[in-house]
Amino acid sequence: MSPTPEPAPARLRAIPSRLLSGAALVADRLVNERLAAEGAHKWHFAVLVTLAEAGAASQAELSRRTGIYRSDMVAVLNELADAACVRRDPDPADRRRNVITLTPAGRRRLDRLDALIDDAQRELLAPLTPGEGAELTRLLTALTEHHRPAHPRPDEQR
Amino acid sequence: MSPTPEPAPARLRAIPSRLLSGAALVADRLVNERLAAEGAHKWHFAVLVTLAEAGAASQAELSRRTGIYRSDMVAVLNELADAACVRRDPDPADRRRNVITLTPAGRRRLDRLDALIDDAQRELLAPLTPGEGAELTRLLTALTEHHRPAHPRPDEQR
DNA sequence: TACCTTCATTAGTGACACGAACGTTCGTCT
DNA sequence: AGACGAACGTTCGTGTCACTAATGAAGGTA
Repeated sequence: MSPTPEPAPARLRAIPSRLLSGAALVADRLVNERLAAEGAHKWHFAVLVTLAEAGAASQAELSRRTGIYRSDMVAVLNELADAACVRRDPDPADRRRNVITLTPAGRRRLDRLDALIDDAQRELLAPLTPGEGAELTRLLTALTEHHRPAHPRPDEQR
Repeated sequence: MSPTPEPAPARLRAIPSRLLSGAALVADRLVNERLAAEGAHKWHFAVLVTLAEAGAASQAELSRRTGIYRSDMVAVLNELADAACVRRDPDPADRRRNVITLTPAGRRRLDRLDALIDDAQRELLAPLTPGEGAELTRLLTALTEHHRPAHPRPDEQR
């Protein structure tokens, strides 16, 4: 016989914040495993998608759109630029800014990462029916939409 | 006029793993804010609940039930013992083990933390109807239940 | 001019999940 | 009996991640 699994008490298992943390952990693990095959990072994908969808942008704009902090964005863009997925040019209109542009190589990389991310999402939602997956997405969207500061203060990031 | 909020692109917003991470972040923040009022920690609550519901246990048992690593459990129990919420006695039946016992002071502390945790969960689920909150809990349970190693290997924790 | 803000960048912090290794004890098998 | 593997508590260390502080350069505006 297998040894007793010693399950968590019901009162712990029923706590939404704990469930969320656990689920987020599994989700991140799945995504990272997939992306590791391409030597890629969660953040790379977020930046590439944002550039593809909203066009070239400054680092601060990318930071706000992706939720990645300005400070961390630097390293992400360094790596993407080193891989020639992105060009970083000084903005002639505002010399504080860099204009980040998606390159053809970046677009190709995005396509590959997109497939990996999709795989991860499918595996993540595997135990749920498609309807349940959509419902979960809806509920999580409502939740995060509600809990977020309305008006960012001066120089505040994200 | 308020400056453009620069929203995340739709393709990013629709990704479940990203939603989960974001939601887990807010949830943890809410819980930690509440518990900070009592100078308490997330983990303290988990251990106290487990002791109250399943009775005295060894540190390894507590580790598996709460999901806290046995390395981290040491510090948690040190703090709980310093606050006299818990007694840590050598197990006469197995001299490798410590028997962790909930004290009356620990039970009182649990009651206070329980109220704080409940508050946090209510605030977390505020944007959802009670039915939606229950549904979210159900979906997250199914999700985490599915994604977890079936059979722990020798001396493996959690 | 002076002042405040924004930008990119560097460096650092704290929380957290996780792993390695050690000395000790238990159980089992020979 | 002795040998061996596994579990226990403990210490120390690692990698990731969200986040802050501070700085120099550049813009906006009174």
